[in-house]
Amino acid sequence: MQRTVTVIRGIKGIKDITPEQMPKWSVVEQTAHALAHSFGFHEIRIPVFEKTELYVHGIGGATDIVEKEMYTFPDKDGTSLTLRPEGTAGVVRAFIERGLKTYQPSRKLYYIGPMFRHERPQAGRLRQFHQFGVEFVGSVEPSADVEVITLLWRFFSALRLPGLSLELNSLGVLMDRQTYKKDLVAFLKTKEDLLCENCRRRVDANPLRALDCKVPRCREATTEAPYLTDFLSPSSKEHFDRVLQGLQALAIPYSINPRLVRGLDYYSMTTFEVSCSALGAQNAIGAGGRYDDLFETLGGTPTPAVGFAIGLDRVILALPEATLPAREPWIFVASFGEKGRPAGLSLLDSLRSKHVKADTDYNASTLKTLLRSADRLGAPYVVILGDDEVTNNQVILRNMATKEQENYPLDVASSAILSRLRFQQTRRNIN
RNA sequence: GUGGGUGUAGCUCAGUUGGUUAGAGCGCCGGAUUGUGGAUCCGGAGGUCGCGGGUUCAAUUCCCGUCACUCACCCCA
Repeated sequence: MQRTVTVIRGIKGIKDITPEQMPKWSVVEQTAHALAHSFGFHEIRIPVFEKTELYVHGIGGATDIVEKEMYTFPDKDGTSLTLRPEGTAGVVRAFIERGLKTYQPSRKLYYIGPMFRHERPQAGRLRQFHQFGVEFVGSVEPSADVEVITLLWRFFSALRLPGLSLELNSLGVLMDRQTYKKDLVAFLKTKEDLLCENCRRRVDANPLRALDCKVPRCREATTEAPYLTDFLSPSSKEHFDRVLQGLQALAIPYSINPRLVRGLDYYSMTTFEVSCSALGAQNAIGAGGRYDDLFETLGGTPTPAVGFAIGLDRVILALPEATLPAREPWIFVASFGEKGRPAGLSLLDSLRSKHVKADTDYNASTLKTLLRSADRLGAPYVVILGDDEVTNNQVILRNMATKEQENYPLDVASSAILSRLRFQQTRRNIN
């Protein structure tokens, strides 16, 4: 018989998170939840797909994301739908749809979930990736910017990520950018023959991006380009200064990068990005900024807001082993024989009902194979329960590391084991 | 979308100027040890050499194509 069915593989750039990787994800997600809560943010779960127009209008039609990276498909009735490439547009849509006023307590929202972009995969870049993002809605105060950036920074600190740096810039308000753009374009035109092909196109399409180009010759050509920060209106400038002061007061280290330009159209005023030197080329690990015009763009009443998004897959890549918590103790039940087996099954159930993690291996039937299973599963304790034990109304509790064994009466075994584990636990905590 | 690298056992990789039954380590299964795991020793199973075509008496090896994985560019988290 020849096997003709081909194995169905997963989709390119879309990965499983295996049980081995889950402890890291749990730590990261729990940290996100706990920290967001402590800052007064409320979780929101928005759909993973929306009408395509939401992203086109929200993110900007000329951005790479909208132009070539979206998973877009027609619904049965022809409506164009898109898997969300980022979270902010969806949150803002939900916010507007529900009405800001009746949504009072949740002016500070956060989300965790998968995003989708059709890019060529590489280290730290997937087609389905995961973001933790927050949106602080309804405040123009620089303190709101500071709070969001603080949360961003504290999140990475809590996870002890190495090699972090925070960069800030201010894009000013639309007016500032318009006057600046004129100057910048004029400057770029004088250097046009020095720029790369890409940047030459950018001069007209999106001149700000030319400053962000990584081609060395372009960097050189634009070293004397006018700085956007010099074109900020007095109020924009003051806002930025107060953000910087706020960060200094909280001892959050940053540097100002006048070339920092975000890839989404909706940003204004403060923008920021955290990169991690422990990663490869894709080292932007979290970024965000203010987007005071987005609500209006999406048909809502003008509402200021500031937020960030963190790439959790990249966080996982940079996460040091030391951040993982100690494993909880648990019991492997090694029961065998005609009488031992059923006694073991009820002991398993009894332990579990007392919230003691307990497991066994139904495929192993001899003490030898059971112990080997326990060893492979990394069980710290094994309960040995054979026919002899049942006859004598006892169980053996074996410490796998020390090989010490203790006997307990079978009929009270689960509670005896529970208190034994508690004793071990508290002793460990004291030490 | 563009470029580079790599596809040989479950995993990490060797592989002879192209030549008979393609190897190692780790892992897995069994035994030494029929109520005590890890260690040691002994034995065993497991491979369309990514796929398709070409050159050749002969291809894992050379050529072409293709697919997959991967890194980088672009861009982004």
